[in-house]
Amino acid sequence: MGRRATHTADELKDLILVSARDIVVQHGLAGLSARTIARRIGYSPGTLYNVFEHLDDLILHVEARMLDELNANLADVAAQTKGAVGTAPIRALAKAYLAFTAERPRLWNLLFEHHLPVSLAVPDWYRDKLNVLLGHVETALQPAMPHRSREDVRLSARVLWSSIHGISSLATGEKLSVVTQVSTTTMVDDLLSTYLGGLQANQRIA
Amino acid sequence: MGRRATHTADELKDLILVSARDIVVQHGLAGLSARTIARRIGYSPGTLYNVFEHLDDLILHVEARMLDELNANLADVAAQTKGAVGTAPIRALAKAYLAFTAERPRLWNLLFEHHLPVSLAVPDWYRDKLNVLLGHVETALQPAMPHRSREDVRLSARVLWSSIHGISSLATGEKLSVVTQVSTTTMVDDLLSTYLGGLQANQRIA
DNA sequence: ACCTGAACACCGTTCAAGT
DNA sequence: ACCTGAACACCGTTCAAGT
Repeated sequence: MGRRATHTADELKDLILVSARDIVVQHGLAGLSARTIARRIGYSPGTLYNVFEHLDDLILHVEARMLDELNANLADVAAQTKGAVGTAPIRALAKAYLAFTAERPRLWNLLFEHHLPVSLAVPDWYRDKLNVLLGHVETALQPAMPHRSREDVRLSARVLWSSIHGISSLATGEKLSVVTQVSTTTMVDDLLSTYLGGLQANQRIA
Repeated sequence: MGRRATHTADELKDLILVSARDIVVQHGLAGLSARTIARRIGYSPGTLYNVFEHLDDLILHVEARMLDELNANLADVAAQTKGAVGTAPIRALAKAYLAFTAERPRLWNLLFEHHLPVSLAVPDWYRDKLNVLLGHVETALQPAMPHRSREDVRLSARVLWSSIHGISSLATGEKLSVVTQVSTTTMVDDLLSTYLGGLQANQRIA
């Protein structure tokens, strides 16, 4: 056996990540294995371990590409609502966010279904991408709470992001759909309207 | 080989569910397998399939016992706050709920980490337990929104439950803890205060 | 009737051996 | 230098064979 040189190192890496992504889009995390990826790209399973440390590392890179794509989307929305006041920016952001996650639910769920073994640390480059995402939420939320501290905005951004994640994750997890007969959109709309209404009301008191 | 009769059918079922629960409490879903359960109880893996249809069925029963325990807890809280007005009941319920989930986080996460294959339907007895849980939330939320329709209460109960799930699931999932440096309690308090404040504010307008 | 344990078709990961 | 494929230690599940 031995070398092939039909693909450069970069091409091979891309080939692996693209086909891993395709498998998740089609069959979810459950359908993904080192062997299914290898079969799809016509290499042996061992080859994956020349490019990635282990399967968790590979999956983290699939997630990274998706986060980059989402962050680019959100940056566009942020640019369009720049300078707007009130709740318009955060509402526009939530809409774009939900559209993105609804488009490929299985791929999006990868973010939450995939758990690192406790022995593995989360890489810094991964944390950075999540922080960029949260930064977009903070920026969009700022005009909705003009008289609040930066800390308050940070907290609200995290509460809203987690809550929206909870809603969409229960909606896509078939087992708990008993809880979510109403659509994700309706629930997120209610959350945003009521939470943002609460921010305004509490502000009036202060 | 052959029969043993050291345990009755019911004893064996209980033995299996208790040790499966213990494994999840200690090592999470990742540590659970038909073989680890079998080793722990001193039976062969095949025996599990005399008692449960498959591993997913077994896991569903572990979740069921946990939901029963939680529902009993929440029923107690409901009894104590019966007749109270305003936001006291829902706040008491949220507190009890969080205390329960914080006590055995890995076991609680089982509810959300475990996904049935698409080919399997969720059993009715499982849906029922989730509906009981949601019923407790609705009952506790009712006094906080006295002038709203039953449908509004249903929606708000689902939004709050999903949101709290999102917060606690991101907190326990190590990969995303970048988002949740603040404690679960702080985030849930903020969610409740702001959302309930929003309910009151919107009500004033109507 | 109940339980075993071998068997089947899978995993992730490693690494000596080949080109 | 790169890739293979066999090997190892695991899976879930089935079922003939035993008591």
